[in-house]
This record gives sequence, C-alpha cells and structure tokens, in this order.
Amino acid sequence: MKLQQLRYIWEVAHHDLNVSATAQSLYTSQPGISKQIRLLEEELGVEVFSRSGKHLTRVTPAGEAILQTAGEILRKVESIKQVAQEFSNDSKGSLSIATTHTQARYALPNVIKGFIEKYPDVSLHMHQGTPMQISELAADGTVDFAIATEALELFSDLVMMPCYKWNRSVIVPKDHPLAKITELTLEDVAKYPIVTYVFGFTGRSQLDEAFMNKGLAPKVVFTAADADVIKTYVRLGLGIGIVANLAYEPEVDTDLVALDASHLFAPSVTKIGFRRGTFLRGFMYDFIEQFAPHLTKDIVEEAFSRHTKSELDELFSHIDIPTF
Amino acid sequence: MKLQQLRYIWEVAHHDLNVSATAQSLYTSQPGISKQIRLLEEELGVEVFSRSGKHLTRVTPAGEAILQTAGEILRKVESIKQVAQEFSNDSKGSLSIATTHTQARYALPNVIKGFIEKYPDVSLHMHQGTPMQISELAADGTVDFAIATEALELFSDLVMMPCYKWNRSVIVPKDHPLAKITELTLEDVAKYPIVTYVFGFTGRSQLDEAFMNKGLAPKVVFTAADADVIKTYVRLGLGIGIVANLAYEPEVDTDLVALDASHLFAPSVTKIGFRRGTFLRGFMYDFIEQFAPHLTKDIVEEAFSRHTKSELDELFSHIDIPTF
DNA sequence: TGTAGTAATAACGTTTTTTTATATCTATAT
DNA sequence: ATATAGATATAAAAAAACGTTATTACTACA
Repeated sequence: MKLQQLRYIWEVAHHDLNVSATAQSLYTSQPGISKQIRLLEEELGVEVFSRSGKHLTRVTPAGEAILQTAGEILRKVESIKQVAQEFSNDSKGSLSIATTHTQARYALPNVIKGFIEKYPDVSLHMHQGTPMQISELAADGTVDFAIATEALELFSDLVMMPCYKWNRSVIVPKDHPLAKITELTLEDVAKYPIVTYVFGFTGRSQLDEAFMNKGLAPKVVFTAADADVIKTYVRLGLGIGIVANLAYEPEVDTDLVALDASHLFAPSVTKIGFRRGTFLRGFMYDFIEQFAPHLTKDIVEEAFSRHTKSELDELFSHIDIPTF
Repeated sequence: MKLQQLRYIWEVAHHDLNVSATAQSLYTSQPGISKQIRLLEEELGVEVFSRSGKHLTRVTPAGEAILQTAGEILRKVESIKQVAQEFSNDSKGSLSIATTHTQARYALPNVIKGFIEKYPDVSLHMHQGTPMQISELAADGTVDFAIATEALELFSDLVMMPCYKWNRSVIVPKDHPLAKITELTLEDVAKYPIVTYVFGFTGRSQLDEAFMNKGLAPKVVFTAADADVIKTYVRLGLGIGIVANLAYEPEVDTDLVALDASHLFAPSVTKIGFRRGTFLRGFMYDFIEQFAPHLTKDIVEEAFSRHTKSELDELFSHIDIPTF
C-alpha cells in the first residue's frame, strides 16, 4: 500500500468519481491514477469503487470504510509536515481560512493586516463560500479554519469556538421616513419591504425568528449573500436593509443611516472552527487570539480535548465573549 | 513522504536506534533504510534522529512528535487492510492474543478450541509474557488483544473490559495438616510458608493486601509466574500454594487438596484489552463474546466510544460479571 | 590504541511509476 | 438506433525510485 494510492482514491472520491478530472487537478495522467487504484484494489482484495463497464459508478461499502480511514491517514501525513515545519522554522508556513463575505470584508481585514506584518513568511489563503461550503472545507482538511456564523455546529468533527457576538442595524437612505424615528420597533420594520441576507447566511435565522415570535410576516423583497450587495439595493430604494452592524461604515456609507436594532433581534455569535485532531502551529494559535482575544492558546488546547458538544459548551459558558 | 519511510523510522525507533539490526529484522539492507531516513528528513527539513558522527544517539523533539503520528498512520494502514479482509472474506484472517500463562493454560483452552473449529481459516497467534509486556504489545499494535488480570489499566490508550471474577484456593499436599481444617482463616494460612505468584502477576496484589489488612506478614518462600510451577513446589513440600482456583484440576491434581479461599481474599478480575481505535473484525467480536458472554458486540462497541476511564467504569457498573 | 560494531557513500541493477499514444467502452442526445 | 463526446483501459517506452553490494569512515568500548 502506498500513500500515493490512498491519495488517489481519496481525490477521485472527491471529484465525483471522475478519474480524468482528478488527474488534471493533480497534474498527472489518467492512466497513472487508474492503474494505482487497480493495484491498490488488487492488493486489498476488495474493490473500492464499483464500475459499470469502464465507468466508476459509486463507492462500495468497503470503499466507504477505506476512504474514511485513508482521509484520516492523509490528514495525519499533513500534520507530520506541519510539525516538521514548526520545528524547522517557527514563522514559515501557510494558513488557509474559509469564511463568508461578511467576515472577509468587515471582520477580518484588521486581523489579517496585523498577521501578515507579524508573519511575513506565512502565506495566507482565503476561501469564500456559503457557511455550508466553508464547514466542509474545514471538515475535510482543505482549509485550517472556518469562520462563520451559521452551519458550523452541524459538523461533529469540527471544534467550534465562539469569537464574538454581534447585533444588527437597519439601514435606510437618508431621506427615508424611518430615519427620523427614535425608538425603532419590530412593527416599524415590518411595514417596509426588506432587503437582507440569504437564508443560511450570517445569522439570518435569528432574524426570521424574531419576526415569527411577534407574529409578523415582513415582506423580504430581496436577499443577498453579502452586505455590499444589500446596501446597493437599499440605495436603489428597493427597501430597508437589515445587516450586521459591523457592515455599516459611517465614513463610506454617508448616504445611508444605520438604526441600531440590537433590541429587536437576538445577537448572533460568529465562530471559528477547525478539524478535531489537526496540529495547530504557533502562528495559528496566534491568529485565533488576534481575532478573538479570549481564545488564548490554553483555552484552545482545552477546547481541543473536549470531545462532546456539551463539554465544549460547558467550557465556554465560563468565558466572556466580546460584542462587536 | 512514503509509507515505507514512516515504517522505517518507526522500526528504527523501536530497535534502539540501531539501523543494522532494524534492517535485519525487516529482511532488507542497512543502506536502504539509512537512505530513506535521510530522504525523509531532507523532505521534512527536520532531523528525526540526532546523530553523534555516524551513530544515531536519540530521537529529536521533532522526531518524537513525528514518530507518534507515524505510529498512528501505520496502525490506520493496518486497519485498512483489516477492513478489506473483512469485506473480501468474512472468515479469513489472523488473531493475535497476548496473555499470561494462567490464562493461556487454564482459562483460554476451551474458548480457543471452539474458535478454531468455528473459524478454521483464521490463524491464531498466542504471545506470552508479563502483564506489563502484554499491555505493551497491545498498546503498540503488535497483538489484537491483551488478556490479563493486572497492569492493563496503566495504559490509557487501551480499552479495557472486565471478563470474569475469580477467587483463590489454597492448595496443599493430601497429608498436610491444613487439609483437615473445615473453616480456613488467614491466620491459618499465614502460619505456613507460602508459594504463590510473582508480584505483578495474576492478582498478586489482592493477596498481599489481604494479609496486610490483618497485620499479618506471611513468609513467602517461593514465587513463580504460573500455577504449574507453583504446584510442583507444593508437591515438593516447600510450602502451601495460593493460586487461582481455576488452576486446580481435580482430575489431574489428585495428590493435592484445594481449600477454597474465596472468603479470605478479595476476588480479582481478569480483563481483556485492545487498542482504542483498532478495527475489530467479526470473528474478533465473536472471540470476545465466547470468552466473556456478557461482552456482546453491542457492549464492546459502546465501550469503544467511551473515552475516559470513568465513563468505561460507569458502563460496566450496570453489567453483571460472571465468576469463574 | 586497537578492534568490533555501525552508519554513510557510491555505483549498479532492478523494479516501480509515470507518461504517451491508442483502443475501447458508456451515456446521452439526435 | 446511431452517432458522438467523454471517460477508462491497455500497451509500450521513458523516467524515477528503490534496494543491493562493496567499501569507506566513524564511534564506542575494551
């Protein structure tokens, strides 16, 4: 059995069982992969993939189990490389983060600016996607960290830690009737067409819940994955926007007014997650702490060792989470 | 990075850093191994072993971490092979057990007889040693199961499950004064020179404890690792024997008398242990259940998922353990 | 200081892996 | 049904990796 063979079956399984496409993505040839897969299957005496003629159609039950373990092995191989780098050079390496537009655009810039100054030899890679995609990237080891407000808790092999709480603002054009109101109520908000986040993004669920609890059914006329798009449509007069209040930038958004809505909607919590069992390098701990000062190396290591979700919750119930 | 390289560093680390000896044990050449180790170190950019001139003197801190992970990888590779065999042929495979003389000689024969009848294509390997050695063999993956009464709990990465309780008998020659006594007391026993198990074997600690609690200091004149040897010396009149009562065989030991000592010493518990995270094949579950009927597949899988010792204890506190 | 044991190096032959070119098969649409 | 695009298998050749033997160089221990 060769590591290369395990890598091949894993990659093929993650490329819709298309060997040619896999070969391309790995910059190698299709026959090479096909042959190694065959060799592995021959050695093991089991087929990993079932075939209809020449096409791979699905993963066999045995393959299911083998792929699972192969994935674990490949991740451990990565962790050996990480450990080696850690020992050979404290400050060289790479850090991959998967996150949503909201974080990338509003929450992370400062942290990342500081980080690349401190670790000029660490190459930073930022992946963007839906919370679901982000979680998957972290769960299968493509990225080191996932940062998002939703969906992270659905993956049981991610260690997930709360970073900060945030509230919402209603944003309206300067001349909008709501701009003059002093005490905003949910009923006020529900009167106007709403432009906000797509479902599954950036705490959208808290928003729906608040309206539902009051028996209100606001008209959501437009949804987008990020606040920049939302603001654009608010400017067009399509409706009032509801966004994370960190997404309102007073210096830039001079034509808009932000009305604090902290009292209308329950705060959301943005979390950072990484795969259980990953080896975290020094600069990774540092990154986490820069982003969420309460997540010191000690705390993260403690979180590491908690196996169940309830044990994790217990840990963080003692810790104060900052509000943005 | 190649699996072969990981295998090499692991083996060298487990052969006192002697490359030549490792090469012999793996039926390959010394330069081959040396070269692969160098290549790996070059690729990783860290030395796994530190050298004084041409001799490997110790494992570097980085090597420590790398070897740890390498071991995990190699075990996962084994588990892939196991899974494959499981799927390709339910009843072919191999089962390695490490145990003490006591178990091998008195407790296991029936189970093993039944097992080889049921699974003629599974090759069985029995390793014998001290409880300490046994536990190590299981912990580093050389054997599938460890069966012993002591020392198993010292290894935190072994899942340990109680199999049966057993009590002791005092064995004496037919003409010994004690042979006529009806109600044996500790004081009676302490009067005579004693022949029993070596410390660290077969529940020896329970025995010492019982005497100590009563403030007695019996004269232990001879200790051995197994009951056969003990019986031999009892026959020679060296003293009275204290052995597990399953070690007294009425049909064979006609010249000896066994006096039940259940009321004098706390019962001992024999346990079976295996490495956390190993893949257990069907026949392995079956073996366990044959040996300890209360350890059904469901129970074993439950034990698998309990991470801490206290969780395990909790599980078995509900389960009745048979007495031999 | 000498000797036995052990690792590194170099050169060579073998095996394994990858590549290229090509044939064959499958699925899908016409 | 048939043609076609997309995909895998096969075969042969080239390239790379691996292990072996022979030898040198070093260390530890007597």
